[in-house]
Parts: sequence; C-alpha cells; structure tokens
Amino acid sequence: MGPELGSFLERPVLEVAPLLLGATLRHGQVAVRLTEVEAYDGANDPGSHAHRGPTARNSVMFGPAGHLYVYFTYGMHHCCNVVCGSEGMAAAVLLRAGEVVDGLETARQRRPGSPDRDLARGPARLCRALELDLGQNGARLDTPPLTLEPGPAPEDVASGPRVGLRHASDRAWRFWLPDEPTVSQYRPAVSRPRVRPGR
DNA sequence: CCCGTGATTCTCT
DNA sequence: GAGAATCACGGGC
Repeated sequence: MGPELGSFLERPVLEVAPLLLGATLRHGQVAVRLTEVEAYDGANDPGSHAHRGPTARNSVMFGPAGHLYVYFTYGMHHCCNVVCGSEGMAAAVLLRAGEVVDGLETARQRRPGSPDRDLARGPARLCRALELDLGQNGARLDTPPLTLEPGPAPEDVASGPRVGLRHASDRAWRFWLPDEPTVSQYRPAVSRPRVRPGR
C-alpha cells in the first residue's frame, strides 16, 4: 500500500468514513467521486458481515486496510467496501453512491437509458458503473487499474441511519454530501411477511 | 407496493 | 449434509 493511503485508511473507521466523501475511486477508464458512504465496525457491529467472525466471504475484511471487499447479494448485485482500520478489526466503509467524473461514455453503456446522475447512485449501481465484481474482491486500492485518491476534507457532511439493515440500523453511520444529486434516495425497509416459526 | 435471483449462513439432523 | 431464512438492492407498477 502507498504509505499515504495506507496510514489514512488505518485510522478508526468512524473517522475515515466521512473523509472518504469527495475521494475518487477509479477502475480503468471510469472514475467516481464518492458522495455517500456507510461505516461498518467489524465484530463490534451487529450490522456488519464481520459480526460473527471470519468466513470465506468476509475474510478480506479481516486483512489489512486499503483493499476492496466486494460481495454478491440478492442473486444479482455486487456491493463494494474499502477495508480500513488496523488489521484484524474487520472495519470497512460501504461505498453507497458517487458521481461519474471520468469515463462517462463507458459508464452509460453499462446502464443504457439511465440518467447520468443515476449511473453510480446506489451501492449496486456504483459497482456496475465501475465494473467491480468478485474479481476485485481483495484487490489493492493503490495500484492501477484500481486506485483510490482521497480528496480535500469535505466542508459539510450530513449523517443519518444506515440503510437496509435488520440489525443496528439505529447507528447514524451513513455519511453523505448534502445537496448532491447522486446521493441515493432513502428507501424505508419493506417489512416482508415472516412465516411464524412453528408451534 | 411486489418481486427476481442465487450465494451465504444458520440450524437441525 | 439438507433445508430454510436471510440479504449493506434495484426495477417496475
């Protein structure tokens, strides 16, 4: 890891997460400026994939900072996180949305008919715009074609509850840049009918 | 609001 | 091992 990026990401996840707003994630010719993220605090955090300890899927989170943790969900979507904190803590920041700032034509081809502001608006769309999938799980963020360039510290950061979790959704660990049109629309969790456990 | 879609993980044998 | 629930989502109506 480049010494600067490495030491930045090794800081506690609740410090790093808001500072990632305005940073630029590039994969090949497409680059996205981050406008919305969520913090996940490893084993301490009931909302984290790492909450129940290391598994085959989440093992990257338990490694050193500065790598990408990508997972596949709902049978069709990918989501990506930046691993941060010290090794073993399994802290990570979910990248929820951003603005495509380079490779716009390529990103449009990956989501035909979509307005530009929606190309990376939402965690699965962001992965699609950047063409991130399981092939990038564990990849370093300081080596082309995959790079993360921190920006200047954001002037104004909003925060609120995380989205779409069953557990620990009360923690206000979602951070976004106010007045950015690419921030994902808040969608209240739809409560699906639960089959009553037997008896 | 509903629902696709399939990997992952949990729970019970 | 098998069967079942869950799921850090997004598109369509």
